Amino acid sequence: MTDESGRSPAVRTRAGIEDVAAGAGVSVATVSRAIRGLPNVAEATRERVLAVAAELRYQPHPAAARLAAGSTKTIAVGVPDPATWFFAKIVGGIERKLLAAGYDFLLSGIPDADHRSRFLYMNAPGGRRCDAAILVDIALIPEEAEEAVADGIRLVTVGYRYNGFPSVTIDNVTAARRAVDHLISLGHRRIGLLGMVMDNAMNFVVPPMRRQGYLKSHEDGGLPVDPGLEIAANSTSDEARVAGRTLLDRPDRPTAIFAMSDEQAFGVMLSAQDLGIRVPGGLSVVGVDDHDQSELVGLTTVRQGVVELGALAGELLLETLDGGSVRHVEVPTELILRTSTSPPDG
Amino acid sequence: MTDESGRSPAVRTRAGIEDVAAGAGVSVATVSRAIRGLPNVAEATRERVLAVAAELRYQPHPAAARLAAGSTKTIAVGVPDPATWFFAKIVGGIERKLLAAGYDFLLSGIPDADHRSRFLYMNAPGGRRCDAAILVDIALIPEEAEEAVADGIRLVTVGYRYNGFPSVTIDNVTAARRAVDHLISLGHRRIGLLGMVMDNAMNFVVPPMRRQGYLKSHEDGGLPVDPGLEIAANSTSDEARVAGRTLLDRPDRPTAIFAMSDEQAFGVMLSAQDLGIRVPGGLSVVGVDDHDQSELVGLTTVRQGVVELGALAGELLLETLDGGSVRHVEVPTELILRTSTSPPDG
DNA sequence: CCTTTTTCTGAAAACGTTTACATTCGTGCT
DNA sequence: AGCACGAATGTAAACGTTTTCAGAAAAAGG
Repeated sequence: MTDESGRSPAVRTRAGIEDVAAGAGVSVATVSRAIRGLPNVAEATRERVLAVAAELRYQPHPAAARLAAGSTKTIAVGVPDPATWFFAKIVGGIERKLLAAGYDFLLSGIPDADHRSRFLYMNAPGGRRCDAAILVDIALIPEEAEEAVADGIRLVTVGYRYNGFPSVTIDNVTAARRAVDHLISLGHRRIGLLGMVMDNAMNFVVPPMRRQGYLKSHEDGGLPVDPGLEIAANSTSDEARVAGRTLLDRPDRPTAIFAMSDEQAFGVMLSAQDLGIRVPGGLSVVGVDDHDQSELVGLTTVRQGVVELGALAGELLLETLDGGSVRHVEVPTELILRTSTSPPDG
Repeated sequence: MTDESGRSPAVRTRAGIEDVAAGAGVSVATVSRAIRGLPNVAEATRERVLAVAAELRYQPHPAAARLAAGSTKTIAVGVPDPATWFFAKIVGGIERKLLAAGYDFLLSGIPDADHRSRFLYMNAPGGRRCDAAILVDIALIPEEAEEAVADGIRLVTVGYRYNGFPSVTIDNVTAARRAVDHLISLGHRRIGLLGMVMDNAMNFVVPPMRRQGYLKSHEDGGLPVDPGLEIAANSTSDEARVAGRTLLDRPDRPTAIFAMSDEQAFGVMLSAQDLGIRVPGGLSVVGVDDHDQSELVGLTTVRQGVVELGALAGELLLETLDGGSVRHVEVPTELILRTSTSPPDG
C-alpha cells in the first residue's frame, strides 16, 4: 500500500486514508465522506470503505483532520485546583457530558493570574487548540474579558456570571444568608466568618458575595458586626484549621462560625477538637457545599448540587456549540440541618 | 500582511507564521527556529522575530505543528471516575507535573471495559492523539496488553504493574496486612472485609491483593476465616453504607471491619451510626488511603501518599519520553492510628 | 588575502486530512 | 433518442507548520 516498491521489512507503517482508498478502490475524498457519515455516498460504497478501514484499523490523524477542517472537537476546562473536592466533582460532571458527546477534554489547573492569562491566550479561537472552554471559579479581569469577547472565544463560566457568556451559578448571597439566618435564629449573637483568602489578581467573586450575605443577615437581624470575627483562609481543611484556631483563641470567641465551604468547616471542627470545644454546644458550625463527608461528621450546611453544576456547564457548552442562545442557569441551594448547630450553651 | 491587496475591512484575520516572517524580514523557516529556541539562528535575528511575534500575538497552530512535527505534546490520562477523591488527587498530582513540563493534559473517564478499549485505541501511537498515556487502576486484559506492546504505546500505569511499562504502586498485600494485623492485635476475632465489587471485564487487580493480605493475616494469626464476613461494594460512602448495614445486621456480626478504602470506611461508620453501634467500642473500623477527612472522623487507616502517587506517575512519564529506562516505584504505606479502633467491648 | 570551516538563512517538500469544484453516471422526461 | 438533473465520485488545492537540503555569509586559519 504505502510502499508499493520499496518493501522495507520491519517497519510497520500505519494505514492512512490513501491506503483505505486503495483498498476500497475509491478516492480519498470518498473515504473521508464515507467514514464521517456524510451524505452523497452510495450505501454499497460506504460499507466497502468501512470494511476496509476496519480491517486496516484505520484511524484518521486528529491533527491532520483538525488542520484541514478547522474544528478540534476538544474542550478546555480550567479550574483553580483539580485535586480539590469541589472542582473534582465539577470536572467529573463536565467530563461525563463532554465525553458522551465525543469531545476531548483538556484539563488545566489555574493556580494564579499568570496561568489564567496563559489559559485564555492558548484557548482563544486564534489558538485553535480547542473549540471552546469552561472556566470554573476563575473570573476574568475586565481587560481580559474585553479581549475575550473581541476574540470571539466560546466560553462558559461556572461560579460567576459574565455578560455574553453562558454560565451556571448559585445565588451566593442567599446561600450565605440561609446559613447565617439559621445561626441567628438559634440565638447566636457572635458569629464568626471564615472566608477565603483573596488573591487580588485572581479576582474571585464568590467570597465577597457570601460575605455580603453574612452582613445582610446581621443587618436584618439587628446584630452588630464585629470585624474581629472575620478571618480568611485557603479553602482546605488544614488552612481553615489554623484560621479557626486563631478565631477560637480569642477571649470573646464566637459561639458559631460560618465557613464558606464544607472543607473549611471541617477545619474549624478540627480546631474546636484541638481546643476541647464541643460542637455544637460550645461552637456551632455551618458550611457550604454538602460535601460527601458532611453527613458523617454531622455538618449543617447549605447544599449546592456540585456535580449538577458541572453537568449543566457541559450542557450549556454543547448548546452554545450547536449555535444555541446564551443561557444562564442558577441552581437552587438548600439548608441541610445536621448536628453541628444548636443554640449556644448557657 | 495576509491580504496585501484585498483590504477586507471587518475580518480580523489571525497572524500566521508567514506574517511574522514578513514582519521580521526573514523566512518562515527562520521564524520557526527562532520561536522554538533552536540553535543556528543569530541572536539579533531571534530577538527581532520574537518581538514581531509578540506584537502580532502570534501563536503557532497546534494542529499544524503536530502534523508537521509528529509530536503532540499531549498526555492522555485515564481514570475510572475523575470525581472520586482518590482519582482526583492522583489527577491533581499528574497535572501539576505535566503542565509544568509544557504538556497538554487530556482527561478521560473510563467507567467500563468498552471505554477502556476505546481509550487504548485512540491513544495508540498510530492514533497520534497524544505522545503517551497514563492509566490509573485500569488494568488491561492480556490481549489488550499484547496489542499495546506491539503498538509500542508509551504508557505508565498506576495501581498495578505490567512488564515493560513504568508504573507506580503500593504493596497492597502489606497494606491490608497492616490494617488487619492491627485489628487482630487488639483482640478482634471476627473481622469483616468490605471489598470492592469486581466488574470482571474491568479486571481490577487491587482488591484481590488486599483480600489476600486479609487472608494472610488471619492465617498467620491462627484465625478462621468466615466467608460470611466478606462483602463487596462500590468504592463510595453510600454504597459501602448499605453493605456495612448488611454485615452489621447479622446476628453474629463482626467486631471490626476492614474496608478497602477510607470512603468505604466512612460508609461503614455511617451504617454503624444508623444502627446505634458505637465506634470503636461496638465496632472498630480501618480503611486505606488516609483521606482528607479521615483525621476529623478519627478513622484509623493505612496511609498511602496519593498526590505523591500521581506526581510520581507524571515524573516517570516524563522520564520515559526523555528516553529514560523503565522504572517501577513502590510507594511505602503506613498505619495511622486514630480513634476508630480499640479492643472489642466486653 | 585566499581557503576552509562554521554559522545562518531560505526554498520547497513533507505531514494527512477536508472540501470546493469538476466530472461521470444513471434516470425519468419530453 | 435526446436532455436535464441529481447523486456519486474524483482531482487538486488548501490547512499552517516543521524539516531537509543547499546556498550565502561570516569566522577562522594559513
